[in-house]
Amino acid sequence: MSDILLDMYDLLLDRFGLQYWWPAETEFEVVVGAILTQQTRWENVERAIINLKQRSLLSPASLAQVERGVIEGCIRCTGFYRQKAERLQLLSRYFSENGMDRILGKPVSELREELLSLKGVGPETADSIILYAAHKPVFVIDAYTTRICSCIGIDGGYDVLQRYFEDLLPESVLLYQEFHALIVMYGKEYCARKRCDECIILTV
DNA sequence: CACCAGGTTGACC
DNA sequence: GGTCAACATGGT
Repeated sequence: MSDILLDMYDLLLDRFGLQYWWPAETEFEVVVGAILTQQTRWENVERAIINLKQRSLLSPASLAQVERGVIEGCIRCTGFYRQKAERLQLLSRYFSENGMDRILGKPVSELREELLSLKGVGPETADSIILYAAHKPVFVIDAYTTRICSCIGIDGGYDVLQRYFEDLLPESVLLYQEFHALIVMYGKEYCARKRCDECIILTV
């Protein structure tokens, strides 16, 4: 019973295989993607990333100084493009002024607090950056995780669910990365548009 | 045409 | 403390 999470992980891994998230060439690209993917399909994020790359804007320094409207044009396809452009730029200035490597190298608790103080960076975005850009072990909770947990009788807010996963799982960056990715893969296929009747998690 | 997407914020009880 | 509209484009 206490192995419910590992059983779930094995099931998902068997069904979807290793995901090797986060797809990105640089750590800053992970950070940008983390903002852009908020409430947005990843395919649209990829298009925006390509747009930014083509204009050589995928670095803290360049994003920090470019005209806001240029960013908006590149990321329009991700929705919420005006506030995302502003938040990307504020974040870029912060990274550019303080040094991205130095920031990402800080201890988890300190890093998380700093990220959360940035406009547009909430718990999931902060933890995604910590897990996939800083490569430190924090479990990312997203809407699918909350839904799936609720389905199997585990209710709680972000912090409660995060503690639940981190307490029951061995502390491993790779495990946390793959598990979160698998949950999203599963959620996209089975949780969206009331397909709960086909749930394979409940058979665990 | 309605509903959803790898959330976060600020306003208002 | 918790709840909720607003943010906006693109896919199904």
